[in-house]
Amino acid sequence: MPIADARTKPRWERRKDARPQELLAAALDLFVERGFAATRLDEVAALAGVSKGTLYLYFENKEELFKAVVRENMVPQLADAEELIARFEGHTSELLRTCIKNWWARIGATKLSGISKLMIAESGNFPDVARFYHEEVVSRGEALIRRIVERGIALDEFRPVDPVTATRVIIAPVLMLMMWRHSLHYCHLDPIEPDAFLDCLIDLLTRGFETPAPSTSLPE
Amino acid sequence: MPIADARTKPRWERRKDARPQELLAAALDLFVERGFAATRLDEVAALAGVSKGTLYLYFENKEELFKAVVRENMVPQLADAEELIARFEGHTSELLRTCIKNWWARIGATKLSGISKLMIAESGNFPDVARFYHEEVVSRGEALIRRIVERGIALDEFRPVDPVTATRVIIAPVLMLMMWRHSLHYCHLDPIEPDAFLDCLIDLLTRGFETPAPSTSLPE
Amino acid sequence: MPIADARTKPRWERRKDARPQELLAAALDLFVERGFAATRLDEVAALAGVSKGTLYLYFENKEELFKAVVRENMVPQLADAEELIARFEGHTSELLRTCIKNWWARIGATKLSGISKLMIAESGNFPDVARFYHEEVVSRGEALIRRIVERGIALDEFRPVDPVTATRVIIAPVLMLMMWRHSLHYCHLDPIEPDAFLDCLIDLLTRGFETPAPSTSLPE
Amino acid sequence: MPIADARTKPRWERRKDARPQELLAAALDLFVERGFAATRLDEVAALAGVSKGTLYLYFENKEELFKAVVRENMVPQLADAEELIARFEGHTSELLRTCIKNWWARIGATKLSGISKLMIAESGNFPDVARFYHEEVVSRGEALIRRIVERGIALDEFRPVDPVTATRVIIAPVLMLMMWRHSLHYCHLDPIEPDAFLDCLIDLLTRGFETPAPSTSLPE
DNA sequence: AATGAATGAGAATTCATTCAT
DNA sequence: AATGAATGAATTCTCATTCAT
Repeated sequence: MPIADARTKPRWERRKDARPQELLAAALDLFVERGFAATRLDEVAALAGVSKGTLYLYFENKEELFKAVVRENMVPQLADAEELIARFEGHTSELLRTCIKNWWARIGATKLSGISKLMIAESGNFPDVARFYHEEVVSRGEALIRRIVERGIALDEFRPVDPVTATRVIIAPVLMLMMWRHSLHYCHLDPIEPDAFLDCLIDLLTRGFETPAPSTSLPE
Repeated sequence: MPIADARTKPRWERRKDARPQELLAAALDLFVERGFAATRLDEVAALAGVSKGTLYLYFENKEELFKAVVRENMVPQLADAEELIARFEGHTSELLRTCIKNWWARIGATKLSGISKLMIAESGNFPDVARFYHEEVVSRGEALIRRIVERGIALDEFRPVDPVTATRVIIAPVLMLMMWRHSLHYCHLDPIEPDAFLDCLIDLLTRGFETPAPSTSLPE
Repeated sequence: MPIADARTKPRWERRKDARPQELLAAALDLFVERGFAATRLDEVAALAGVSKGTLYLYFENKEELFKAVVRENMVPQLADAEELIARFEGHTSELLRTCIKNWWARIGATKLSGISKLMIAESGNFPDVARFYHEEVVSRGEALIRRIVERGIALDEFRPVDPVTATRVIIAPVLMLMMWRHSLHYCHLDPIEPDAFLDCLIDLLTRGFETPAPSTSLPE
Repeated sequence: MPIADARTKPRWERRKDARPQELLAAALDLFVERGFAATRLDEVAALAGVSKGTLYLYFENKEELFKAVVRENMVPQLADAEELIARFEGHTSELLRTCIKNWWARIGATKLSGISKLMIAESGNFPDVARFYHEEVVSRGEALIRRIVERGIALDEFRPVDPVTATRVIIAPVLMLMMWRHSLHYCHLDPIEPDAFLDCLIDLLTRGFETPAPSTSLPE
């Protein structure tokens, strides 16, 4: 665990504006890796290159830091996706592929994916944060995908399926892929290739949702 | 100090053998709900109906308890599945369906599903347990499913896909469903129905893997 | 500050019943001498001959310990005094003398006098304890003395004075004497002699409250 | 960075000299209300309207601030009283009344009364300040009152009493009245009226010290 | 085997003090 | 002179672990 003591700087440095972000980034890393309880604030501070006390200038206590980590890293991406869906023209399979790929590029492949792991691991300990997360992220995210499924069905590009359930079946493997990224023990032998995984998934979804070729019965 | 041969004890006192199991069960519940660090041994003992000291008669320390929890709850189911696959006759889609359903019935729907969440959450803190878990469970589990996929391809019942990747795409949603069971915040509105989820998933996999209908080219 | 490490005992000793009292006694000493904030729980524990952690088996936190110290040491003495007043027969001056002497013997001269100093010093920091103390001790104590004054007036043994104010004038010097006992810096030269102080006070009160000799002016 | 000669500053900026006084006043308020340890320098600075750092321009550290608070608020009044006593002509009871009333008007009713409470509360933590305070204030104050008592006895206006003890009996209730002013919890119902208290006290002292009417035995 | 009082190392949190600006 | 961000020593509080009974 290399603690970045990148300081040949003066004993301290005045940079009130950058600090919170640096601390949040450090906290995200450690919370994701170790969980809430096992993360020591000393380490967060050290990783951010400040002293323990400094942390308390910006966050009232450990729990507030945790909440801030969740809060700060969540919202922005959803709006873009919502817009994309609204504007998209083309086959719904294509839309689904684009969305999944975007999701991965913008969240799954970044540190933000850690938040998901964090919420799965800690939701039992922080019911209010969990509720908040569910409302602001999970619900909106599900609605997003559900709209795609509904569009597919409406345009007769997808078989008629239960959109709520189908949505979750779509989401689950992507989420799981995000979680795996933070379960390092998997890296041995045969590491998971996100792109291969997603291509396979998308392929599966495309075929699985496509309307049965009507031509088969036509010839007669 | 009454000297008592254990075999002469009345029935209600022969808890000796049951104790470790009760403790492991209690520990599983709490570790899954709260994580390793946030679980207090007081509570584990209380939930098992014994005193804190008693715990140390059976487990050297907290970490050993954790390892025991993982160890005790993993192995047994895999052998059955391995045998099922070896013996199965019929369409591979049917085999896949059976296996997934069994998996859910025997693991996903039980407390054992908590182990998966636990390993995802704590693998960073217990690399050796993670490695052990990976070897004993993950690898064997993946191999199991992979054999099905390979069988499907070999029998020309499945499209030719990369078995390793396809395996993970199959596993991921089931695992995620297991995790969700332990993230209570989901329970609001619209709870996830495991059976509907799995049926939808199996349907998708069946269609997604099925060999392209050769009939389409027949008419000529 | 000799910390009584009177332990040639085993590493610890099981005596659940005595512990709270020992801890309260130690806490009283230190709170009185240093005040709430300046008292360290380590020291309280050390003075009671136990470890820091043991304190928390009996008191939830520092503030609860403080409250317990105040609560435990106050109430019992008042009941006795109330009864004495009710039964007393004789001149009210004599009753007043007896009460003051008793007060000193049972409280002023003991460790309990420290509570008064404590409440004066800390009432600003613990409004709720202050309120509690006021209701349970101050009010009852004032009522006690006031009843004496009223009796004196009723029996024409005391001049008619405002009982409420007179009561406080009686109480104040005794309280102050109690406070001085805990302001060690006074001990230099000329230490205060509680008995001489109280005798002088009682003498003063006796003469000051006595009904003016009516005979002097009558003869003419 | 505008370079400004302090002497060219507009009137409202020449706070330089006032600063220490403002800080001392703020510190007095908080030390009295909360005690030394529970007073945070942040709050002192905030109450004085400056930043924490500024405090250190005027006082080396918290303890020096405390000492300065005590030092600055003690001395001045005693000289006047000493002179008053030297010059006074009239009955000693009158002198005593005047002195007590002055004492209250000039000290008891002002913030200075807080110093007494502070010294009672903190003398254990600051033995040297206590000694200093004792020598400069307590001793001189006692001497002052003692001189009155001695004058009364010498002029045959007071009964012969032990002047040292009598002095303390006089002082104690006034001091206690000062302390009560800073123990807010008393304010409920029935607040103490300083003037009524002092009148009652003075009345008591006057009668209590007066020489027994020699006339009683004269009638013949 | 079981208990639970006692321990003490370790983590969170506070706040007097410093010092670059 | 004034500021206030940064520091870290000191203190409260927690909880895994021990061990006499």
